[in-house]
Amino acid sequence: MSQLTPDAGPPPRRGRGRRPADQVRAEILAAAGKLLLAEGMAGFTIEKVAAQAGASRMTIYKWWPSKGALALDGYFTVVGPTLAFHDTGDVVADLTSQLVAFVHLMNDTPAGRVISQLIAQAQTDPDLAAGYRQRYSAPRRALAVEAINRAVARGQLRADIDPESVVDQLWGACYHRLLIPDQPLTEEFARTLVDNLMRGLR
Amino acid sequence: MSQLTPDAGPPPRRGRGRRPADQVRAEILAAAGKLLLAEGMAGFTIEKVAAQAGASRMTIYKWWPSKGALALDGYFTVVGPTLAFHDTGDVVADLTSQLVAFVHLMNDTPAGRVISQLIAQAQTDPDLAAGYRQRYSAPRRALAVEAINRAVARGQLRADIDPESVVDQLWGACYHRLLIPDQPLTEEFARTLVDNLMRGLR
DNA sequence: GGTTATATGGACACAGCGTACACAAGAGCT
DNA sequence: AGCTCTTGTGTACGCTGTGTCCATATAACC
Repeated sequence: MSQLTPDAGPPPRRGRGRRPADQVRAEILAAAGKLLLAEGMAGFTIEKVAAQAGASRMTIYKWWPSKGALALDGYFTVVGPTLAFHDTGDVVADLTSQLVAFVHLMNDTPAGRVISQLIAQAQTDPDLAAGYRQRYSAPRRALAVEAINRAVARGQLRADIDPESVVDQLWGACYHRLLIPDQPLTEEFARTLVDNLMRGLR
Repeated sequence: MSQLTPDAGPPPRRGRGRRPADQVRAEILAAAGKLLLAEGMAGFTIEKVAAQAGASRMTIYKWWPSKGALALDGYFTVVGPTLAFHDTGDVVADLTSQLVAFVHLMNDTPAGRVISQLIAQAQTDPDLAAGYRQRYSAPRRALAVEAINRAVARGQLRADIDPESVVDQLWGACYHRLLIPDQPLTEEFARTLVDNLMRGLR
């Protein structure tokens, strides 16, 4: 059950009584993550998670306050935080590589679909919104802001810039193309974003 | 109970047979828009729309393929396109005023909530996604791109910039703060966005 | 006028949520 | 060991909303 193999044999049906709490919890989270990656938020239902984990719905309701909370927990148990900002001393290189990696994550892995649907769900689920900000977006923002501040300290960027706004103009622009795909989200786009800001438009 | 706004009297309950198609259609759209603004996508259900419009669900199912399509139509009948890009000859002023107006629309009217929830719904509703892009985001993008191109023609901006990417760095950044409110979406933020791009970060 | 198109009320099955209750079996204590 | 507490399990219920089907009544068209 701990494996992610595609077959993923449904856990053998147990009898009635109690099973070790940690084991059940782990199986539920694994099932939630797997289901999320496989079907996205659309097909993500408490009933399916319970069925795939071989657990009862009651158990899930007892531990997670909302569907969103379960989805978020499930996502992190499968994907993990995946943070870390390389610092080579060159802001442009660091921002670009980080942004390009982000674009690839969104385009070439199921993470993109899941993230966009988590954000979608968060629009009507305050619990999920809070959890998402606290556990995902805020830490990532903080890392980017730190990197920018280091560059300011090194004199590579103006001292009077607002780092937060820069984050929105880099990652926010990518999220925009992820969520409203009028235009494609490409590696070239990511590089252009950094270039636009660095050189200015004039 | 039956409604929140004093005007637009509750459609008097009709008898059984047929009513003028246009009239019913108009009442459904009005009810859909009103409900959307009042409760957001969360409380937006076919049943409620039908009840408020004094129509039957069957009628709605016959005319609109999905809930998203109805919501989009309802939104436009109430809000309207609201486009138009002033062209004063000064790019900075034009982009800034347009962006500031957008921020106010998102913050100070119900439109912000509705838009964010329409985008959310579009993540799992391909029909709605297509409609949203076609009828809302694409036209607005086009106007902004035109404005930027005019500025390039005037020599106010570099000729080798990618206008589309600029749009994402201005409006996309705002959408980012709208959808993932780690940081506030303020008028000052809007001005900073333009400034960052114009002056460059160095 | 007669005919056709279509809006209506009502019914149905179905899915998913959220809750309640009684029971069984692990966990931990004495 | 025995005992109790905790907690997962099966099952059942009511609720909301969806999507589809009728038969009927009436406007719109010829």
